[in-house]
Amino acid sequence: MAVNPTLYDVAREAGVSLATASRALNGSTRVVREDYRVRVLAAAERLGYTANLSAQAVARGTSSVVALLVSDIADPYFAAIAAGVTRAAAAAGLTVSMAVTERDAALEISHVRMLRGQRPRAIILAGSRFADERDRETLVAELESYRASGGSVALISQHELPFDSVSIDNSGGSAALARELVRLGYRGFGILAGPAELLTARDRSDAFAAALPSPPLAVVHGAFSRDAGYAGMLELLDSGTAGLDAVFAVNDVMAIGALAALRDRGVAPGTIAVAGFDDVSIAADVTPPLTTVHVDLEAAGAAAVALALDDAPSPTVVDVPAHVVIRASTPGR
Amino acid sequence: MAVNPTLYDVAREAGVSLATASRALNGSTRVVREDYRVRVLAAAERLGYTANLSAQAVARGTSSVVALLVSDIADPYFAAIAAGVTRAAAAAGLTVSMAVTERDAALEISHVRMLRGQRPRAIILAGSRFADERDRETLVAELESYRASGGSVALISQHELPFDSVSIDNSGGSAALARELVRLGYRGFGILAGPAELLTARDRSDAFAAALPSPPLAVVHGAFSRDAGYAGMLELLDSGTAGLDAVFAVNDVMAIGALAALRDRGVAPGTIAVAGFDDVSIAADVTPPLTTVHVDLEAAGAAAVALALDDAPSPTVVDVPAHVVIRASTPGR
DNA sequence: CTGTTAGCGCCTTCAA
DNA sequence: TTGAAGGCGCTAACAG
Repeated sequence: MAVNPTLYDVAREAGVSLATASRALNGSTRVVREDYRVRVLAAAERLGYTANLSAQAVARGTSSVVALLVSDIADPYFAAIAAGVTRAAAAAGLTVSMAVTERDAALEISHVRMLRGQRPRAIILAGSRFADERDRETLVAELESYRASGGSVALISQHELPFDSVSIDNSGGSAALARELVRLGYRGFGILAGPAELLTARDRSDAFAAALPSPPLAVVHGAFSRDAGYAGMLELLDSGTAGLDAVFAVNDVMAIGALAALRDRGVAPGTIAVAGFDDVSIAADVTPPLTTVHVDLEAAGAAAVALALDDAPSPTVVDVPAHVVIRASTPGR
Repeated sequence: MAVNPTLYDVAREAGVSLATASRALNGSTRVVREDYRVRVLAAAERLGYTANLSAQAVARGTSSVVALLVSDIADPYFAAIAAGVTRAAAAAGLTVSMAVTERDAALEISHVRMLRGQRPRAIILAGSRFADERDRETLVAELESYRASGGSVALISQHELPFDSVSIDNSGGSAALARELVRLGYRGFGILAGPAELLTARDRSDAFAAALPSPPLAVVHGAFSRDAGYAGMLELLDSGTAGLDAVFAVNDVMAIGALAALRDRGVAPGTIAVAGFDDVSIAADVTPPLTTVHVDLEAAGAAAVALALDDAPSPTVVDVPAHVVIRASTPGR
């Protein structure tokens, strides 16, 4: 069970001091004479040396990790964000450490505490939820003291908190979608609104409703998941709402569930239009291809790390545009 | 810019020694008198103390992170695995640090080196590829020396390497699928085989072909992606292969691309059957619902961390079963 | 059971 | 430019 070679081993092998080895290997401002540098590098190579990042972090007082907290990594929405975050982090020479909240506020808080222990350079939160006002305050306090201790935090789609955030244009996109559907001739709308306490869901639902010429026929709440979309659509169908001809699900995953419900109930394609939000990668490949609001989620993730790493004064928000994509799931009347 | 409180601060605040504070906060074998314990905990709470994990790692000589390396986190296959890994890691009180190889062998190697710097308790590799024999050897050497230094490695779907691995039953599942399709009356098969150098892809393709009564009509290689599935199906269509009535794509993502190609080419549904592999979550929601081979990817991810954390002698492999799921994309003749 | 005191691996003044 | 030495935050003997 050989142990990892330490910097000391490398220095000895190269016949130089610890300090010189350190300077040669992990770029410091100071310059090392070329032949020494070469010798150190060779020794490191020979020994298979890799700097112990923990030790570096302790010594430098600053680590090279960015912590990412998502609700559910198996959800394509978060997966896309994570892809953007990892890409941007890698480009910046940072390592990403990930935790999953399982959509549970308490878990979210405890994970933030855990993550703080890593003294990450930045904490990125995607999809937080605040069922409870006290939970929310606890979280904010936790994040605030993290920031006070030198870290930076970036939120995705959570612009109402006092932190940097990348704001997806939920309202604008939803309103544009509503207008577009009206233009296509739809009149009787149902909304699969998702969780009432989730800001993102509420923004989408509210903006959509507000952009309609008359109030929606029905609004049903539920989880943010495929199955909830399925159940919601069934509920809509069973409620016997008269004149229902289009349903807006506040995200694609729910919309896909809704489509499945329509199919299972034998509702003829085209009878009830369905639209989603996010333009998740499979949206174009379901049948009928899903009308939705496109958002570059990967860019949002990348933007979040950029935001966290820059040193602009803190509550700055960058906008990620959203634009309507009409596909066959809303054929027009 | 207040700095993070250290254990020393907590000890002082509580009026005890550093050692006592350490013992009270971070469970050691030693017991601390109750009133001291309470005082320390209170002080820590008051100060908002969180242990510096890096420092702990340095002092203990062992960290609490498990490193996960995937090809592409936005791919549902890897997203599901990552979900399993994070769940199992969280349950074990470990933190997961993730890196993405972008399906690039060189990047994979350099990331493994990076990750080693974190001195993780375990490294989990999903979806490695070895285009080049030398790359492969480099990787193996790197992993071997990591293991020699006390870490454990677990591979997913890569059983031919000398490490612990969770083996998805690619061959068995593919063969069963082939038999099932034959039973349904299909006779003229095409295979969208994915990358020739990817073991997983090859196993699936080969086993499927071998289980057929007569050789497949056509085998086309390409990337492991939706777009490659699309292109591959087009190629099959354009080649004018006579008698083609079923296509096996070695993963669901490709199969979905293939389905899209069929649709875009106006091939009547049911004319050419399509089957995939993995039973990714949207597989049941595309149209027609996709016949595929179900694999519990999340369980595979969880199994990988279990494997890495146990202390059984090393090259042990755990099998994850795969079973055929017939859906409407292969209606039978 | 508690406190003192070496380290853990690395970085970074500070002299030389 | 180099090396010696102190320190980062924490743990783990080791005495008391």
